[in-house]
Amino acid sequence: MNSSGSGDFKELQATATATMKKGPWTAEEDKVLMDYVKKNGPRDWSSIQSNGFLPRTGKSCRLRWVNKLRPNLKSGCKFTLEEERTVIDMQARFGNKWARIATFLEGRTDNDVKNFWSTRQKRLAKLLQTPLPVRSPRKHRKETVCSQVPDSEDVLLQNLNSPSIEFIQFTKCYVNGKELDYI
DNA sequence: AAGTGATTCAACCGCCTGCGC
DNA sequence: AGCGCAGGCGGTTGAATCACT
Repeated sequence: MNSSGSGDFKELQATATATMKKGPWTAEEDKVLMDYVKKNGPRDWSSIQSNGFLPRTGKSCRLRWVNKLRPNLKSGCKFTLEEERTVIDMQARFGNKWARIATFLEGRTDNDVKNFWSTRQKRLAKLLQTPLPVRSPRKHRKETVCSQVPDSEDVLLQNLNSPSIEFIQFTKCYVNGKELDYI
């Protein structure tokens, strides 16, 4: 038994944390959050929870706003060649400072940049691991492309100094714009 | 058409930092 | 000066989606 006031408070806090909702956001929740930000601005995130607007932590609210609800976001939009160049350049300059890198990209979040980078890293690792693979491209993915974007894997590869990488880069075979194989 | 593996991305976790008391 | 809290950030995970066989 804890008879101290501070103990009670901690218990309450623990209970509140335990009842916090997690997982995907609903349209309803998004609306509540949007309304809150409209009225109060994007700040005091923890008061969203403490005032009973949403059963979400302040952190969760902030993340949702920053990554999905903020105006002018290019969500669902493939990175353009220019954006990819910027990410590669900035990553070389600053390291994995995604939030910082994201400030150079209009409408992109640190999460976008982070996801983009890790996807590229995986793909690159696979490329290097598997010399001269027969690789069928993924066509027609549900990308909502902002502008005509070529496969810019080359851009990433250009930033590495391995001769084998250059070899891979220049031995892609395209027929009618479709990447078929490595020669 | 169904099964399987690859890929994407939303969201969580844990650590760090800054600020107020 | 030290403590506690909130916010920010990077790393990671897992569900959803997609392409291929």
